[in-house]
Amino acid sequence: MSERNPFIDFVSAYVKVSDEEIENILQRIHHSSYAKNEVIQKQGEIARTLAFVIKGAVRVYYTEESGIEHTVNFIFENQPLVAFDSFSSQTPSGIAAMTLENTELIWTSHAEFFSFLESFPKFETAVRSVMGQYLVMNSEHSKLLRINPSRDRYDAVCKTRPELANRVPLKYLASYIGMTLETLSRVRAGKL
Amino acid sequence: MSERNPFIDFVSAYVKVSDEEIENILQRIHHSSYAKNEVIQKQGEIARTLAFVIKGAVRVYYTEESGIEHTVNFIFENQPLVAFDSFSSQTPSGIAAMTLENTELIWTSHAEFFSFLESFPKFETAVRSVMGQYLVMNSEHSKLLRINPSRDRYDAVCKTRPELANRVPLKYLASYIGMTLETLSRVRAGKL
DNA sequence: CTCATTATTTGACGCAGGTCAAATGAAAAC
DNA sequence: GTTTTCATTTGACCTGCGTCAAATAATGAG
Repeated sequence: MSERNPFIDFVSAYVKVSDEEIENILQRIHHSSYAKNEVIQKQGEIARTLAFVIKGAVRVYYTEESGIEHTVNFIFENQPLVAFDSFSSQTPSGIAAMTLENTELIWTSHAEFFSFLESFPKFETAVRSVMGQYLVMNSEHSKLLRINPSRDRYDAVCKTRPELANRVPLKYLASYIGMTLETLSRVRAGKL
Repeated sequence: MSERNPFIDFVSAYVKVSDEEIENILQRIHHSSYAKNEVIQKQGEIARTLAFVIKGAVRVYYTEESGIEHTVNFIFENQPLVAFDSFSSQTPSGIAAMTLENTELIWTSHAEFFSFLESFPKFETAVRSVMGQYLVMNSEHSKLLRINPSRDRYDAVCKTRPELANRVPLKYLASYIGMTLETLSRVRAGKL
C-alpha cells in the first residue's frame, strides 16, 4: 500500500489488489513518453497495447472515406486509453489517437495482459466493469450528438465535461460535439 | 450436440460447450412471449434480465428530456438483447425496448447469470467477446449517424443492414439513421 | 365489405448551420 | 523583437432538411 502508483489506484477502485498482485502488475508495465501532436495509434492498424494516461491529453478520432475527421473522445491523466474494438479481437482499429499535449503513458501488450488475466482471473470482473463504463461513455456521447440545436449540444458538453473547453483546441471540441468550428464560435459568443 | 437450441449455438460460436454445461445453462433459462408493440424494458428502470431473441423483432430506443425519441438499434432472432449499461451495474437504464412483432425471448436474471459465470469462469472470455462486439456495433452506428448528407446515411444503412428497410416501419428506420420520416421518404424516392 | 387506424408520400415554406473568405488575436520559431 | 504559423472570430451567402399540412396507400378490426 506504500507504492502510490496511479494505475494501481485505478484498479483498486474495482478490486482489492494484494501486494503480490501489485508486484506482478508492475512487472508487466512499460512506460512511454510522447510529444505534443504525436500519433499514438493509426486508424487501420491493430492496437498492440492497452494504455493508461499518467500525464497529458489524448484525442481519439477517425477519418471518414470522404476525408472528414471526427473526434470521438478526449482522454486525460488517470484514464485508460484503449482501442477496445481492436485490442481484444486484434483486428484493424477503426480509430486513431494523437496527443494534444506532451503525454506520458504506461502500457501493456496484448500477450502480457491476457496472460496476467489468466493468472489472476479475479480481475475479470474489473475488466468487465471498465468495458461497461467505456460503453456507457460511448452511448452518452452518441446521445449528446443527437441533441439539437447546436446551442444545446454545447450546453450539454459544458455540463458533463466542463474541463474540455479550457483544455482542448476549439476545432476539436467542435468536431467532438458535431458542428463546425465557426458554428461553435458563434454559439460561444451567444450569437446562436 | 443433439439439443439444437439457438442460444447454445450462439454461445458455441465463442467457446466449446460441454453437455454438462449445456444442461446447466438450460436450467437457468426462462422463456417469455410478447405481443407486437409491447414495452419490454422501460427507460429509467433497472434491467433485471439478459435476454436472447428466439423469434421476432425488438426496437431499442430512448427519449430525450425534450420528448424526442431516438432509435438506437434493432434486434432480431438469434441476437442477444441486453441493456448492458444497466444490467452489469444494476443502475437505471438509459434505454427502452419494445417489440415490433410478436416476439419470443429466453432470458436469465442478474443473479442467475453471475452465479453461472462464477461456476464456469471459462465463459468470461465469451462475455468479453460479446461485449466487444456490442461495443463495435455501437460505434459503427455512431459513425453512420455522422455521415452527411442524409442520402449517404441511407445508402450506408442499406449496405450494412439491408434487412431493416423491409422489416421495420420507416419512421423507426428514419429515427435510427437520424432524419425525419419525410426526409427518408424523399431520399428513397430519389428526390434528395 | 366497410370503416378506422396507421404508414407513407408529396408540397410549400423557412431557417439553422454549413461553406468560403477575410480579419484579428495568440503562440511558437528564429 | 519580428515573422510565421496556428487559433479564433466575424461576415455574407445559400442550401439541406426540418416543420406543418394535406393527400394517398396500406393494414387491421368488426
